[in-house]
Amino acid sequence: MRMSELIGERYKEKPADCTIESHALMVRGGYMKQVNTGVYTLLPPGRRITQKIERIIREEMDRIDGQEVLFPVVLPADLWKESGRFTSVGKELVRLTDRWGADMVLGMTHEEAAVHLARDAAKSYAKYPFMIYQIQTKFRDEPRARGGLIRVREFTMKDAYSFHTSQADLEAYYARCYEAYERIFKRAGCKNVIAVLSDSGMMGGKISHEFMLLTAIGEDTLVLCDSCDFKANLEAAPSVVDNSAFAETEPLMLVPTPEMATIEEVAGFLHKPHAATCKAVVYQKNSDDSYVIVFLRGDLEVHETKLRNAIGAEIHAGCVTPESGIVAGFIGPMGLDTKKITVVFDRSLEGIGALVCGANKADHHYTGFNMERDYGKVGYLDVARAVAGGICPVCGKKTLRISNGIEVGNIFQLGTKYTKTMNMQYLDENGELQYPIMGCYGIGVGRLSASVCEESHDEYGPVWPISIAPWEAQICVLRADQEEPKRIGEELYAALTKAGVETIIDDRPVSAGVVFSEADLIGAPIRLTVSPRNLADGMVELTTRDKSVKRQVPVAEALSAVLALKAELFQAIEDTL
RNA sequence: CGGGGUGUAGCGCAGUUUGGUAGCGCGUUUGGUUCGGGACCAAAAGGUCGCUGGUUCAAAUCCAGUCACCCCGACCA
Repeated sequence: MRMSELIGERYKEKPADCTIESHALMVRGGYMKQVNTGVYTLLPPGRRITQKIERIIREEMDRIDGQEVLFPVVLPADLWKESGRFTSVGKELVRLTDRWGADMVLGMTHEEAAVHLARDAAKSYAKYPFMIYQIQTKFRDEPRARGGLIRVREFTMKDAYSFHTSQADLEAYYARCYEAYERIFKRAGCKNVIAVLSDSGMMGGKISHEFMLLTAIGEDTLVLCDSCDFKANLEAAPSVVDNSAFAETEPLMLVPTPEMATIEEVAGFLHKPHAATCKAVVYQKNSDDSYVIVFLRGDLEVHETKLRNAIGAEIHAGCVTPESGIVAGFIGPMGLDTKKITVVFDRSLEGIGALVCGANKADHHYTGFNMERDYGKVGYLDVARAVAGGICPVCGKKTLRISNGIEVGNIFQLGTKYTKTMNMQYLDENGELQYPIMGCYGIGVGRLSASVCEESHDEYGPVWPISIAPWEAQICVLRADQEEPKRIGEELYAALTKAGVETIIDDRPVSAGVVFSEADLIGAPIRLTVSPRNLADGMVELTTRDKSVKRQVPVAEALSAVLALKAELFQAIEDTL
C-alpha cells in the first residue's frame, strides 16, 4: 500500500468527541469514521486489523473442531418467540415488520438460529458433540454507546454454539474453549486479559466466564484476590463478612433517635460501629411497583444485579410514599407488613448478636436487636457488593482487590434453556429422546482491536502487535522528491512485498515531521527510514514502533534484516502461548 | 429514560450577550523556497451557520418547535 493512495485522512488534532485514547487515536489515524451513535465505518487500516483478528479467531475455533457457518442478520420473530426472548428482551432487540406484516428481529445473538439449524442436523447421538460458529455483524440498540469501538450498537462478533449429550462433555469442551480463548488474546497481542467468573444474566445457564482486559477505562468492575486464583465480576462475586467480633448479645431496647435517618447519624449517636447496624434499602418491582426492602450490614452496599438475580424480578430504586406505611429512615425488620413487602436479608447480618435497626416508627431505633431471638429464623441471601480489602470467598484471606476491565470475550455453559424451549431433541443409544446441553462463546472483534490499542499505545499513536498490525512494515521515504531515496524506497517496497512482508510505503514528498508522525499513527511495528543522510553511507535505518530497536543497516541487507525482525516479533508472540 | 452540554468549511474553533456583507487555525488545490519529528511565502477552492416556523426593513445572532451528536447516570447478552 502507498500512503499517497490510502483512503482516509490522518488528523493532527484530537477529535472533540473522543474521551478515551484508543478512540482518539483510531479516529486520528484514519481507522474509522462515525456514521451514527455507536455505528462506525472501518477504513482500510481498521478493517485490516479486524480481518487479522478474525483470521486468528478462525484458526483457533477450527483447532477446537469448530465448523464455521453464517446465520442471517434478519431473523423471523417466530424463532425468538419459541425461546421466549421476543418478549423478554428489552429495546436492545430491534424488532421490525416486513411488507406482509410479519415480525422480524435483527440478530443480536444467535442461540435461536443455532438451534434452528442444529435441531434438524443432529437428531442422532452419533453427531455429538459439535460446535458451530460464525463471525458476523450484530446489532444491539444499546441504551448508550460510548468509547469508540468499546461499546457500539453495530459490531462484528464471533459467536459459537456447542451441543453435548452430557454435562461432563460440555464441561470438557468448555475447558478447551477456555484455552482457545487464552490463545486468541495472546496471539492478538493483548497481554492483560484474565478470565473472571461472571453472572450469566439473561443468557441463562450457570457457569460462565468473561475474559477481561484489565484497564482503568474498563466499564466492568472486577474483584480479584491477591492470595489465590479467585477472580470474578463484581456482580458474580460473593460478599463474605466475618461477624465474630459482633457475636455478643444485648437486651432489645427501643431508643429515641430524633431526626437521625442515616447510618452515620445513628451509629455516631449510639456509639456503635457501622457494621453493627442494620441498614434498609428500598426498591420497587418493575412489574407492580410493590416494595422490596433489603436489610444488610450498615457498612455495606446493595449490588442491584445480585438482588435481581436473588429475587428473580426486575427492580428499580424505591420511592417511599406516605400511604406505603414505610417510615423512611427508620425502617427495621420488626413490624413490616411482609404480605405487601418483599423482605430480603443479606447474609452479612448473619451472626450479629446485637444490631441497631429501625423501629418502623419515626425518630426511633432498636438496639440489641437479635435476628433469631427477636424476629425468627430467616433465609439469608447474598445481595451485597464485595469490597476492596474484603474476605476472599475461596481462600478466606482479606486480600480482595477491585479493578476495572473491558469484556473482550465470554463463555457460557448454557444448559438446556434453548434446546428445551425450542424443542431440540436427539435419540440416545437407548432410543430415548434427550435434550442436548449447550454452551455458547462470544468475542467482540472490534472491541478487541480497540482494547489492544488501549493497552498498547504511546502519545503519538498505537503500537500494534505484529500479529494484528494493519501493516507489518512501513517504509518512510524522506525527500521522496529526490531520485535516489525515492528509487531505493521503491526497490525496498517491491522486495519486501515480494518476500511476503505486508508493507506500506510513504512515498509522498512531504516533510519528515509529517512522514514520522503519520507513521506513528499507522503503528506498523517495523519501520525502514530511507533518507539522503543515511544513503550517503549506503545505509537505511531500521526501527521498531516501540523504540526497542534502532540501527543502521546496509541497503543490500535491509530485506533480510526486516525478515529476521519480523520472524523475531512473531516468535515473541508464539513464546507467550 | 433523568441530568448537563454542543450543532458555523473535511478537522479544531471564534462570532450569538448588544440583529447589519460568515471568520480564524489546520487540512485541500496551484506556483515558488525549504527538508530527519506535523516548514515558509503567495494565490485559490470549499459553508442554504442542524432543520422548520415566527418576530424584524434585516436573523448564525432574538422567540417557539424539532432533529442529531457528546458527557454523567439509569441500563447492558
